[in-house]
Amino acid sequence: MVKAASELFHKQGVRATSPDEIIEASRTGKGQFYHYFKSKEGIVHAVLESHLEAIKTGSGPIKYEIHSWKDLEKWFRSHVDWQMSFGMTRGCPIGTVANELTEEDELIRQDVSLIIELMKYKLAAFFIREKAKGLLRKDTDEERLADFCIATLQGAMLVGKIRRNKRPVEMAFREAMEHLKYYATTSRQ
Amino acid sequence: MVKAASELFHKQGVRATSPDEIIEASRTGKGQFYHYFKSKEGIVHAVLESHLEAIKTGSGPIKYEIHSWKDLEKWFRSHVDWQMSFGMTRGCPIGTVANELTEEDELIRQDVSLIIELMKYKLAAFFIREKAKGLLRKDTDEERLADFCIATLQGAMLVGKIRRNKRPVEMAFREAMEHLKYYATTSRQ
Amino acid sequence: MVKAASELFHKQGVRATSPDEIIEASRTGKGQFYHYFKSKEGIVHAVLESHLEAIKTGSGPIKYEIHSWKDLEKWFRSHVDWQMSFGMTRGCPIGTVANELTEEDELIRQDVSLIIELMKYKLAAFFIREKAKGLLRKDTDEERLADFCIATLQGAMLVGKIRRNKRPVEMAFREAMEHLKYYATTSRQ
Amino acid sequence: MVKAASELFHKQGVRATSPDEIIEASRTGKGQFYHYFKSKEGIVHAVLESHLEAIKTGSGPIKYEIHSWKDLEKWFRSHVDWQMSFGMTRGCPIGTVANELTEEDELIRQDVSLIIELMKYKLAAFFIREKAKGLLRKDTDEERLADFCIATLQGAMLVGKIRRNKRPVEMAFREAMEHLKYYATTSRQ
DNA sequence: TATGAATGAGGCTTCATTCAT
DNA sequence: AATGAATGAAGCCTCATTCAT
Repeated sequence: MVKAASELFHKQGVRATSPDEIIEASRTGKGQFYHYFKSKEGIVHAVLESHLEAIKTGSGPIKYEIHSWKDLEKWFRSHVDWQMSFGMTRGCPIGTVANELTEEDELIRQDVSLIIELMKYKLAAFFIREKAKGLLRKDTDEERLADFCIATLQGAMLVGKIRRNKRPVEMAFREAMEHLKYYATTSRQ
Repeated sequence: MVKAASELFHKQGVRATSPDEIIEASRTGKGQFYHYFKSKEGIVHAVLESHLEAIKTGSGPIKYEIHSWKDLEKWFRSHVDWQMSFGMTRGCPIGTVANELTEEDELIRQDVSLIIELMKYKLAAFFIREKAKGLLRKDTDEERLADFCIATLQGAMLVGKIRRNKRPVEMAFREAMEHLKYYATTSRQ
Repeated sequence: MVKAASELFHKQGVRATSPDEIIEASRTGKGQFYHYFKSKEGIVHAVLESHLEAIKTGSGPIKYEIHSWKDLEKWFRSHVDWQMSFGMTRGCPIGTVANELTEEDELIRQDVSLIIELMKYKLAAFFIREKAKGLLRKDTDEERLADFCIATLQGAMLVGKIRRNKRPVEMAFREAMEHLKYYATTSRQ
Repeated sequence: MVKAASELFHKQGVRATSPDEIIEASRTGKGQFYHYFKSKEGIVHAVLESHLEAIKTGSGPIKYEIHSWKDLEKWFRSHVDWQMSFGMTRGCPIGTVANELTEEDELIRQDVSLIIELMKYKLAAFFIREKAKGLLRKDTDEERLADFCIATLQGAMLVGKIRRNKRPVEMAFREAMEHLKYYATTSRQ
C-alpha cells in the first residue's frame, strides 16, 4: 500500500493522487486505508518514512554510504540513471512531495526536512572523514558542501524532468563534482 | 486575473488552486474565466507566458541582464531575498508549477521548458561574453555553467522552502559562485 | 429544495437526511445544492428561516395570530391535527431539529432559539392584550404563560410521536388550556 | 459500555454516535461490541433498558418515588438541576433518543414508549394515592395529569437546551406545579 | 472471549466545466 | 462582454458490520 502510494506520488504528485487511486492500485478496501492511515496526510507521512528508512538502511536504488570520490560520483550518477529509467518524466520522489508543500502541511514539511537533513549528514560525513584524513582543504565547511550537493541534485533532477532530457542533469552534476574535487586537489598542494 | 492565478499557483501550487479561487481572488465571474482561458490549463499557460515575459523584459523581481560577476551574485541574491519576503514558505514559482507536471501535461511542460531555456541563455550569454573578453578559461562550456546555475538555483530554493531556512540556500549559492569564479580566476593564470 | 429538505428533516431528522437525498428529492444536481447552501448546515439554516417566515406571515399550517381563547385552543388543536395527518409518526418540525442540536451547532441553535422566541412573543402578546382588557389576573406573568404553552406543546408532540397516539397530546393540551383559563376566570372574581 | 453509549447518546444523539466512538470511550474492542449487542440498534435498546431500570429502582439522578407535593416539586427541580450540570446544553436523555425515531425504528420506539408509560404510572400513582386520601378533587383524571407532567417536562427541557437558559424551564415547571396544586387546593373546598 | 483487520456503501464537499441569460 | 446558475464526476472520509485469528 505504501509502495503503491509512493510510486503514484512520484509519478504524478501527492495532490494528483487520490486515496481511491491508491486503494485500487494496492487492491484493498476503502476502510483499510483509513484504518492504517488516519487521512491522506497519514499515508504521505508513511511514504516519507519509508524513504527515510531506505536512505538509512541503504535499501532503495540510491546508496548513501559514501566512502570515496568514486562513491560520490556514483551517488550523482545513480540519480540520473534512475531518472532515465522513467524516461526523464519524473524528478526526485522526495523533491516532488516537497515541492507541493504549503504552509498548511507543517507536519509533512518536517518529515521532508528530516530526510533532507539525513541526506545532508550522510554527505557531510564523507567530507568530514576526508578532511580528517588530510585530503581536504582545512578551511572547508563540510555542511556547506553537503547543502550544495543536495541543492544541485534536487535542482538538476527537476530541470531534467522539465526538459525531459538528461543532458542538463549530467552537466550540472559534472560541474558540481568538479567543484567538490577542487577542494580535494587543492588540499594536496 | 493572471496575476491572481500566478500568486496562487506560487503559494499553493496549480493542482491546489481551483478556477473558483482564481475567480474570487480576481473578482470576476465564471464566464469571464472560461471566455479568456478555455480551461484551467489555459490559465496556467497564460501565467507561464507572463513569467517568460517578465524574464525577457526584466519586469518582475529578478533581473536577468547579467553583465558582471556582481550582477550574477545579485541574481542569486535577489532570489533568496524574494524567498525571504515570503518567510521561506515558497520556492521558485516556475519550479513549483514544473514540479506538478505529469506525462499528460505536455503543452505546459513545453512552456516551462521554454522559460528554463530562456533563463539558461541569459546566463550563458554572460559567460560567452566573458569568454570573448578573455576573462574566462578557453575550455569553458558556457551552457554547462548555465545549466549548473539553474540547477543550483532551483534546488537551493526548494531546500530553502523545505527547511524554512535561508541558510542552506545561501550556502549553496556561495559554493556555486565560488565555483563559477574559479573559471574566471584561473583564466587569468 | 428548501421544501424538500424541510419535509425530510421533519420526517427523519437532520442527521438522517443526506444532502444526496435532498438533491434527489428536489431533482437538482449536486453542485446546485452547494451553490445555494455552502454546506448542509446552510440548508438547515434555510429551512429554519422558512419556518420563521411561516410563523411571521401566517403561511404554514399553524396560525399564530391569537386574538381569543378560541384561537389559542385552535392553536393547540391544529398542532394535534397536523400531527395526526402524519399518523402520529412525527413531532414538531422545529423541535425535531432542535433536539438533534449539539454544542457544535451554535449557529443553528440560535436560529431555533429565534423561532422559539418569536412563538413566545406571539403567545405572550395575546396574554398581554387580555390583561390590558382586564380579562386576566393582574399578577399574571405573561411571558411565563407563553413559556409554559411552548413547553407543553413541544413535550406533548414529542410524547405523541413516541406513543404513536394522540391521546396524551390532547390530554396535556386540555390541562394546559384549563390552567390558562384559570387565570382568566379568576380575574372575573 | 452501556454507560459510555448512554452518555454519548445524551450528549450528541444516537445518529451522531458511531459504534467506533462507543468502543473507544469504553476501551473495548470491536468484536466485543458486536458480540454483546448484535447491532447498533442493540445498544440503543440496552441503553433504554438501563434508563428503565434506573427509573424502576431509583438509581440514577431522578427519583420517581413521589409521595408528597414536595417530592413532585423535587422531581421537577432535579431535572433542571441535572440539566444545569451540563450547562444547559442537553435535554432529557430519553427525549433525545426518542426524537430521532423514524417509522423504521419500531422496536426502539416501543422501548421508549415503555419508559414513558412507566414514568406516567409512577406519577399517576401519586395522584391516585392523593385522591384516595381525599386530597384531590374527585373528578380528577390522574393519567391526564401524569401526561401533562411528562409533556411539560419534556418540552421544558427541550426549550432549556434550545435557549441554553434555565429560566423558561423553571417558568414552565412553576406553572405546571401551580396547575397541579390547584387540584389539591380546590379539593379542600 | 477478545482483538482489530477487512469490507464496501454511503456521507459531505469540491472540482472543472457548460449553459442560459 | 459578463454573470452566475447548472451539472455530475470525483475527492476525502466515516459508517455499520463481518471475518479471521
